[in-house]
Formats: sequence, structure tokens, C-alpha cells
Amino acid sequence: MNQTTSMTIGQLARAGGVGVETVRYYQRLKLLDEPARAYGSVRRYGGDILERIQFIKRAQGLGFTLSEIKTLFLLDAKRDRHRAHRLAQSKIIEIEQRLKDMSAMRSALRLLVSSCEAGDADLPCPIVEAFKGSHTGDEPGPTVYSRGRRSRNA
Amino acid sequence: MNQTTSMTIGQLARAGGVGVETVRYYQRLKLLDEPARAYGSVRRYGGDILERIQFIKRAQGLGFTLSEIKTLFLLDAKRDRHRAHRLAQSKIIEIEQRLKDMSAMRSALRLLVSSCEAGDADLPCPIVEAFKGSHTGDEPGPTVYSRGRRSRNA
DNA sequence: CTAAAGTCCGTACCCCGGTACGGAGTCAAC
DNA sequence: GTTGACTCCGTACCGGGGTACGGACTTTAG
Repeated sequence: MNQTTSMTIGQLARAGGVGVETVRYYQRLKLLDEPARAYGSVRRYGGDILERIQFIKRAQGLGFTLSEIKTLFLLDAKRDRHRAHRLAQSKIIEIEQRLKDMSAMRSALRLLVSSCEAGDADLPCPIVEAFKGSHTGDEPGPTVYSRGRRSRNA
Repeated sequence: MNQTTSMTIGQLARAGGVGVETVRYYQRLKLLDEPARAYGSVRRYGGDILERIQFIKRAQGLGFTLSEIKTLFLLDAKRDRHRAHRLAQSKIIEIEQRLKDMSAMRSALRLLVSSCEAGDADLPCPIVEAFKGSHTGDEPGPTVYSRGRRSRNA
């Protein structure tokens, strides 16, 4: 992180492991601010922007969406650690729910796979049949995380 | 599952817990076939279609995408249980990778949250600061897997 | 019979996270 | 001092999973 002051967008993008278009996309979303271009020239980026990109990538890796990441930046700017804390906490809850759901999926699938191994060809595939009957036992319902608000005929 | 023969699309949708538009969307994707409409009339759906919708929802809940579900139907129609088996197996692998990643996320976030609890106000928020330094230790890279539909704030 | 509710159908739009394109300007090396 | 790589900028597009709209038609309740 020594020679990283004053990169062009391409160098910045390579250093951050993203595409140039992605950098520009983040700028459009106001996740990165764009340095002024010095008198009809090309923009130069400092290491702070690179760090911000790396931050974004790590936060994405932790399951935050871009808009949540934006919120995080805002909270940081306002030194509002209480909200940041709550955001992280609710992210944990969310992740835990997903972990639960996914291990339920896994055991359902394992069951299916082993029943498929055991069966005869010719018979209908148990993997498909299995979904048709009652669900695998543990899950409370389909739990399809669709944020769909059906207004007209819910 | 008794009086479900010969529903209209609206009844079908309500019974399946989806929107009418979603049913039509699935039809467009050839996930559901549309019954012929009897001479300038309205289409009627039987319980088999309802089951198919329920299947789709359960399979989605198990992490299959709509196109994978379509494949599953195709394999079922061809009685190709070997491919169906492999599909389910690779889905298990995929789920396991995600489980690993997500529990890494969770522990990183927990660390962050507890460091935030411990700190003083005024200081910059550790949750944001934490991402800036070296990554939390374990992850090999951002690993930003297919952030598809799923859970925006419940 | 009539009015309201529901269906049909095409098309357009939404969010999310990007990627691609293309013409003009700029920068660096030879 | 030109060539070729890079940047700038707007706009369009991709894929996944839907949702919304609107005009014409069908069905059903009163």
C-alpha cells in the first residue's frame, strides 16, 4: 500500500480485483466518491478509495448487500455506532436463519439422494417424487424468502 | 386436496400461495403447462398443477433455481434418475460450501458486534473499521456467490 | 340483464449486481 | 507527433425472479 496514491481507474480496479465498470458502477451508487479531474484530465484515485473497494468486497463476502454497505458508510460517517451495531446484529440473525434453512435443505437432499441410490431404475425418480408428498418433516413451511408483496390479490 | 379439480387461475394461485402473475410466469417458463381453454372459455386447472406449484416452491426452498427445477422435471419425465441424482448431489456440495462460508461470516460478524459493544462512543465504529484492515482471518477471498433472489430484510 | 369480479394476453417495468458498447478525449512511449 | 492504450460518459443490456398495466373477454351474483 505504498505506491497506491494516484492510480488511474484501471490500476485501481486491478488493485481491487474488480472491473473498471464495477468501479464506475459503485460511483454511480455513491459507494465511492469520484475525485475531481484536474483541469480536463483523468481522475486519480488514492489508497483510501482502494481500501473502500476492499471494504465493499469483504462486506459483500459477509452477506451485506450494496445498499446495506452504503448504509454502513453513512453510519460510519455519522459515527453512529449504535445503528451500525444493530445492522450487524440483524445480519447475524438473518445469517442464522439461512444456516438453519440450508442445513434443513441439506438433510432433505441427502435423504433424497440416498433413496435414489437404493431404488430401481424404471420406478419414478424419488428425488422428484419426494417433493410431491408432504415435506420432509422438519421445516415449518416452504420458507421461500420472496419479498413479494401481492397487492391486488394476495 | 379434495375439491381442487378444476380451479381457475386465481383459485390455483391462492391455493399455491403465489400470485396469478407468478403462475403465468411459470407457464411462460414452461414450468407449468397450461390446460387448453375449452372453446373460448377460461382455463381450468387440476390438482396436478397445484402439486407442481407446491413442488416448485419446495424445491426453491431447497435452493434450486427455476431452471434447475425445470431440469428436474425434464429428468423426471425421461425417468432419468441418474442425472437427477447427480443434480441433487451437486446441489448438496453447493449447499455445503455455502454453509461453510456463512458460518465464517457469522463468526466474523459476531466478533465485530462484540467489539462494538465493548468500545466507547466517539471512537470510530469498529464494525466499519474492522473491514478496513486485514480480513477476518479465514476467508480465502470475497467469495461472492450468486446473490440471487433470497431474503431482503424479512 | 347488468355490473362487478375474474381471466387472457402482451408488453413493460421492477430490483440487484453488474457487464458491454461506442465515440470522444487524454496520456505515454517510441 | 503519431499510434495505441487508457479514460470518460451515457446508455443499453444480461439473468434471475418476478410484478404491474390495460383493454378485451368470460363468468357469476344479484
